[in-house]
Formats: sequence, C-alpha cells, structure tokens
Amino acid sequence: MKDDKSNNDVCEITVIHQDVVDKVKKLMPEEEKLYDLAELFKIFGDTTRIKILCALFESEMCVCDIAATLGMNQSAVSHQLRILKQSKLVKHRKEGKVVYYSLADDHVIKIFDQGFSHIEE
Amino acid sequence: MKDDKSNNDVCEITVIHQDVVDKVKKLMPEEEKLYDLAELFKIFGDTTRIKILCALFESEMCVCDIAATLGMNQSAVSHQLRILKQSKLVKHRKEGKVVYYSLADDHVIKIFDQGFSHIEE
DNA sequence: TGAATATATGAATATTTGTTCATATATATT
DNA sequence: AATATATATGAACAAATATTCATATATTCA
Repeated sequence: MKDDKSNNDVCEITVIHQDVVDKVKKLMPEEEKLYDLAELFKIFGDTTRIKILCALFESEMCVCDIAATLGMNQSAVSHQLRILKQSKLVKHRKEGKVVYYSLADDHVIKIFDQGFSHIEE
Repeated sequence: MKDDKSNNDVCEITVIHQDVVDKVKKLMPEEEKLYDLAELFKIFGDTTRIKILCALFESEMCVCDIAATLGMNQSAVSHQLRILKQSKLVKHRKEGKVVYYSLADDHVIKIFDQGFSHIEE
C-alpha cells in the first residue's frame, strides 16, 4: 500500500506521502507573502472594522459620524481607523478640525463581495 | 458652514452630519451579516491557516503531510483544520486511518487573489 | 490669547485565540 | 485480542488584540 520512501521521520513528524510534501513545498508562495496576506485578512476579521468599511462604501464620513453610525465611542473608532489607514485600506483628508475618511481603492469591495458570496451559500 | 440640524448628541456622541449618518445607517447590511463576514475573514487572518489553504491549492493532502509541509506538529494542524472545516472552506474524505483534506470550493482562491492584488501594490 | 471641539494616542484591562501537552478515538495489522 | 498508528480533542498557558479611560494635539472662533 505504501511505497518504500514514503514513511520517513522529519523532526518527529510522520510523512506518508513524501512526494506530495516535496511538490507542495516547492509550489507554496514564500513565507513573507503568506504572512502579509494573513495580516491583511486579520484587518477584515473584526466586526468594528468591517462596519467602518461598510459605512465608507456608502459615503465619505468624519470620525464622529462613523462613531454615531456604529454606536461606538470616538476613541474606539479612531483606534480602528488608524489600523485601516496603516493597511492602506482607507484614506483621509482634513478640513479644519474635521477628518474625513473614505475607501482607498476598490479592492476592499471586491474582497467583501467574495466573502459575502461564500457565506451566502 | 454647518447647517442647523447637524449638531446633535446621540448617546454622548457628537454628530456633525446627521443626514449622512441616517443615510448610511439605512444602507448598511444587517448586523448579523457583517458579523458573519468578519468571522469568515478571521479564518484567513492566521498564518497557519493561510498556509494550510495554500498547500491545499496544490494538492489534496493528509494531516501528517500538511504538518510536515508546514513544519508544525500534528495537533496544531488538526485544530486548525477543524476550524477550516467548520467554516466549510475545506472538505475531507477518510481512507482507513488517513484523512485527506482538500479545498471545499474556489471561493477561497478568489478571495486570496483579491488579497494578493491588494498587498502587491 | 483663551476656550471649545474634533481627533489621536498611550496605558491598562479584559477577552480572544493559537499552540502545546496529554490523551481519546478509530482503523489496520499481526 | 493486542498493538501500532493517524487523527481528533480537551485543558492549560501564552500571546495578541479590542475597548475604555484619560489625556494630548490641532484647529477654530471669540
């Protein structure tokens, strides 16, 4: 059933199909890229940030309006906006004391759409 | 600069543009849907799970082969596979003692592609 | 210049979550 | 039936992270 070279031990891990392991290892994207990808999705993995992004789909908004829309305090929203800004998912412009946030590009919308189509099955 | 009805207080939150807040509140998807979406993206927000999914892009694999490919122990991989299974991102078939995992559908690939195209800018 | 206000941010706290370890379950083999 | 092995899983621990509170910064207006 198992061919000769398929039962090895690598760092105490049993390997059943060495050929598959070798092939997949070669084909996998580099570590750093996968890390960055996980970091990006982590941003979307929080209800508050999802809500902020959804709100910005509809309209450019200032911080206190976002807070009012979500029923959260200004500080919490501001902290999350900083994270969204760092990931280049939102951009902002300042008009006097008021800072207006909007979506940086339409990647966000595309990613959301794919997400929605998965959960709606 | 500010029109009359635009300076209210709702639950101690200052609102500058009541019209925008009202409009966006109406257009936002329902709470539960946004929660589910965040839950889905949370799954992708972990390097181990990203790696598992990437590995499964290339080939159906059993648990110990995945563990060997990622250089992780069997238990950690198994825990993560359970999460991926629960979210219907992977499916599995059993062949004797060995359980083979593969991608459930191609939503994952599409979501990944969008993610990659965002970080590669 | 001084008061008011919109936003940002550091620190503390509470919660969530990933990994490890030990062990249970299920299947195959002798 | 007993043993070996592939996988699953509960509990404990450690690390990451979201929110709150207090306060700082920046801008406007009087």
